[in-house]
Amino acid sequence: MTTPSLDREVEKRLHGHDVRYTKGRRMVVSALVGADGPKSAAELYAEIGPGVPLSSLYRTLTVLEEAGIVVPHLGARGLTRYELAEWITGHHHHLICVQCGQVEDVAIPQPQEAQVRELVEDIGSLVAFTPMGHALEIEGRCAACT
Amino acid sequence: MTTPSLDREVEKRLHGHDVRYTKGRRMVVSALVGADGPKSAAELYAEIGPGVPLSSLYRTLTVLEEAGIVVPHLGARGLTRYELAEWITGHHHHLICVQCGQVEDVAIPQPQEAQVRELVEDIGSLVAFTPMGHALEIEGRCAACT
DNA sequence: TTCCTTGCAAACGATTTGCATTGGA
DNA sequence: TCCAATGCAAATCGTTTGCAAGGAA
Repeated sequence: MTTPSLDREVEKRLHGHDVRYTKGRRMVVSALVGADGPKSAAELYAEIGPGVPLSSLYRTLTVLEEAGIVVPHLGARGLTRYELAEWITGHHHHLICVQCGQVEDVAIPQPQEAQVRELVEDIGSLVAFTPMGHALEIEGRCAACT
Repeated sequence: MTTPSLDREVEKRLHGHDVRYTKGRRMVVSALVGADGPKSAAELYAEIGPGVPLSSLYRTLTVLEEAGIVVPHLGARGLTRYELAEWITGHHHHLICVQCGQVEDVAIPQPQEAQVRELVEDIGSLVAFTPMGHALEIEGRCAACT
């Protein structure tokens, strides 16, 4: 589920952080590439299997986050899910099901995205705060839970 | 830090859920009224003091959430912060400091808010998802961390 | 009296870490 | 060779819960 070019880029980033792109880490990246939204360590463990124990998954996710390859997303009941950073997936937002907790990525049309970006900049200039990023989190019911 | 009218409304809601508006619960509501953003159980405990033990704080927050008086906000490292529901505070968004983790409320001008609301509706009609609410989370650096 | 509420301590679940072992450049 | 990476188990940390005591209607 990984493309060679992405793999090379990830490897380069990891090398820049003096860490190796090992088999276990490749499996995690690959699982995230195939995902349609953020995944928790437990979800990845279920998908990848016991070949990569939970503690290694957590360590891998930490390393990937430090290298800017994945980004955490905080979910209900203290669950942290990770997804590939936006330089890989492209900028997007989240649909969060209030019933089952699943999170799905959604990209919004360019003009609207520009609106949002502008809005965020405006807010930053009004208050003492320097915006660096934004996320529109939409809560509701997913197709399966309707 | 609480107004009599708010207190009465809260009491009414709690009664509707067959729970009492006790001293401990009043202290939590009062602390939240005086807050400028979501607060975690630990933060409330630090402010209110050991008069209300952590376990009671958690129970109180759960009760208040079920009664629609507070709403959870998920923060880094599995921390859940609570704030008063929007029928009390008014609709608003969050400024999240990437450095210190503090969350601050911010309201955006009505026309822009309408834009966002419309955008969310549009997305809902494009994908199989029924939007019920939205939150624009703006990450950046707060005044103290700049 | 009758439930709701509280406090304490024990239990939980997600995540982190110590340490000895393995593995890649 | 040498240091990063791994696996396991134990430890942490925020949060939840069982249970007996306290309190309001």
